[in-house]
Amino acid sequence: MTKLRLYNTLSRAKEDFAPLDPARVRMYVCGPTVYDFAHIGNARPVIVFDVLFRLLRHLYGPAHVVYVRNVTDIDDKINARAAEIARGRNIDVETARAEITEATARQYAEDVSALGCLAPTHAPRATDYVGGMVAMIERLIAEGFAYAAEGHVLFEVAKKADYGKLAHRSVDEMIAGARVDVAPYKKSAMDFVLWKPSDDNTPGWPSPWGRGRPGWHIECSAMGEALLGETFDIHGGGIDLVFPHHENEVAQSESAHRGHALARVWLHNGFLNVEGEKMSKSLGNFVTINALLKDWPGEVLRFNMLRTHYRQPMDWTVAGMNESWKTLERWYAGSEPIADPHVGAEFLAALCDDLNTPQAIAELHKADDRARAGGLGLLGFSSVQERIAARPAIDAAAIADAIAARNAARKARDFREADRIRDELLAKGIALMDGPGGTSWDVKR
RNA sequence: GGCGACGUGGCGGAGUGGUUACGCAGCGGUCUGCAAAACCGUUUACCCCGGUUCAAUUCCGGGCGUCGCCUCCA
Repeated sequence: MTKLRLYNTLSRAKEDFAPLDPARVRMYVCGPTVYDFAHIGNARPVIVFDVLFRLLRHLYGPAHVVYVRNVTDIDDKINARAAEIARGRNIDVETARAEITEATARQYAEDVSALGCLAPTHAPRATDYVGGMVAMIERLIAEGFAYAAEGHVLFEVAKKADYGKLAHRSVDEMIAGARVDVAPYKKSAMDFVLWKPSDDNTPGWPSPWGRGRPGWHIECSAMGEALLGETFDIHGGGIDLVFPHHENEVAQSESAHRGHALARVWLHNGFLNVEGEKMSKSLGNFVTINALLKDWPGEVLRFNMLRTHYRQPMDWTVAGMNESWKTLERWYAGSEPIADPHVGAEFLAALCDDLNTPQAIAELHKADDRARAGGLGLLGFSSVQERIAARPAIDAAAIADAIAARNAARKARDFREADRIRDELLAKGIALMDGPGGTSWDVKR
């Protein structure tokens, strides 16, 4: 079996991947906060880790990989929107919160599925695990890692000697560089919230510290523990989550689990820009997956994403999308169904080298039809067979008639009429190709 | 201010201590009424300055530039 190597943020090096239990390879990826449409930047980790999920399934067997991608449905951005809606429609905030998160989560699942991503094994919602979060916080207090103050519960960073090991920074330098005001109830500037109080206009849950809501980081610790156990194999997410989110997850989980590691390998994908600029609502270049899917097939978006290595910064451009579409078109167009696709050794080796998808795609360019079909399948692209079957219904007989009429005109050297017929078909999205063996046609974008 | 990443030919984008990445575009050709497609061939590269080395785009040091995190943004 080809050996999988992954770049571990913890060690800052590529390491041989060896799961704790090959019969149950476990991966956790931070999922969406469901308050708005997911954007193109959100799509990157989803696609990247879907490829890893598929690769792990290929290497260890589909039944032996467990993939958890959570849904964050407790969040102050959600709360702000819920409060707004609750006021406008005169309903209570909890109802509004449930509505927003439900609708957004459904939309997210649809969008991501259109990108060719498999559903994760589990997609837990934070609201279903508040009990586990409270229990973990209680454990942290009992063990002396956390303290309650003014309705809040805080994690005391000073009690975790190796705090900062994931982000590779020391507590001292972080305090020195801190630019935020320190809340008065904190013992130290670096202490972070595990639980905070909710007022009447904010969703909340009962707890030993009064009605309140969990901090951001604790949800992943609790859900990971519930679904994957104390220690699992892979934890992934965007590079911007390394600090503070993942660092704090590590602190909480390890402290609650007698020092046992949370995850053995930490993977982080690089940031994505749009046409050379950081995506932001103020710049007006905020691109949602949903909007893109109206103009482009999801597979093109997926392919475009995989042309850049996942750890590299990526620039998303329309020019790149066109190039991606062109490549996929050529690979799909005119191909006969492949009866026995297989995954090439060089292709697999590239993928196993820290998910080097650009190299893997280069191998597909060199490959024959069988290896290309196999490789595309492993990367999560529909097979050529499916692609052909999924073509929109086209009146092939009418096209054949038109081709016959055009060829008659060509034979009569009435090229004006021949070109008119060709243009007419092109306007309907049908491109003609005159080859040595006659005229063939294909669907153009 | 602190920490970190990146800088490859017209564009996208891998990789390597010495030997073609790959794709797109361009150019030439085959084919063709013309086109398109396809196929064949082909030009352009490793941010700057030092150092190590027989040899550096690849290792080390410095500089410059772009970007990210430190602000619950993937």
